[in-house]
Amino acid sequence: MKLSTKGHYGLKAMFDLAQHYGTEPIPLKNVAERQNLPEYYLEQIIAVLRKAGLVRSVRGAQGGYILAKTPGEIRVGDVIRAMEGPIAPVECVSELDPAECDNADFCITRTVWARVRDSIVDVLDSISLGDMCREAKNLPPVPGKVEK
Amino acid sequence: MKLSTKGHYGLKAMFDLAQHYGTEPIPLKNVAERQNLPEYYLEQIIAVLRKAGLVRSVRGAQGGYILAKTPGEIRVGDVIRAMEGPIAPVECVSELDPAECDNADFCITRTVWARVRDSIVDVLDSISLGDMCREAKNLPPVPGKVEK
DNA sequence: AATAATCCCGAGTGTTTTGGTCTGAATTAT
DNA sequence: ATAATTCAGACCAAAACACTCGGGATTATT
Repeated sequence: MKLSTKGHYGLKAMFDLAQHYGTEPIPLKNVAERQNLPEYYLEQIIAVLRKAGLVRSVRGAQGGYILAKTPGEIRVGDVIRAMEGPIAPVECVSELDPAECDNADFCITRTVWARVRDSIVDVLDSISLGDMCREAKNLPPVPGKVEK
Repeated sequence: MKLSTKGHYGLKAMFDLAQHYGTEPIPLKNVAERQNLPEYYLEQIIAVLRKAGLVRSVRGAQGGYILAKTPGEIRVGDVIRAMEGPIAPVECVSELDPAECDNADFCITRTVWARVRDSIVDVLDSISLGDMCREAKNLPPVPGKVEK
């Protein structure tokens, strides 16, 4: 039941972009530093996000990435689906192409997984990047880390 | 966000045993046939379940496996935890040993994953094998394939 | 025009996980 | 004794994972 780093890092990156939404394009290097992600790897990840239409890129010096929509319009689920494909704990209850269960038990197990899938989807689609930014502001000033 | 076949098959096997609870020990071969699972592989899987104390084995001819508790006392979550380890979409929100997030953002992303984890746990722990058996009985006798 | 900062694309790579198979031994009902 | 089982473990191929890297294209700045 693990997410791959793609989804994990992808969300971190999107969150970072959301926190800087409305300013200039953010170079990937900055995102990588702030979020503590391997830069070269992040390049691959952002490419997927771009192809999914979630971010726009600006090439050349002073270039970088910006969200393609407002933070409020991008749901966590959108990011995860882009990075990991349709949400599905098991193939046979995939959001899109539910691979057919071969004969056998008429899959009571399947209904279990469908419920799990739905509960995941509910959470992921109920949270936007905007929500995350808002929550970030309400966070108490973390100990061991001085603000400037 | 995928379950491995271990969890998937493991639950199918446990469900099969639940449906035969209260009779003689069920040989693995039967389970494999009914649930359409690779027999040798299933051997590995059931070994994990046994070590987790979820099934008991009876060796020798006419041997097999039986649930270690009543179907009503075994939750789906117990099976999945046995097969897949602590439930956690990402390490840093693992049910047991939450690996520490390295510095950086004070992980708003993390709170997202915690919510996902909780919603998964809620579902998995709210369903017992007994529930599944009950549901199985209410199911129409299923013809070849209907739907849509 | 030159430079430097960026994005872009795709190939390459070592490690781990997955999803099994198989052999052979131990146990036990018949 | 035989056959049906569980049990332990070795073995394996293929895929996925998590990167790394090289080289090109684009563009702001000087």
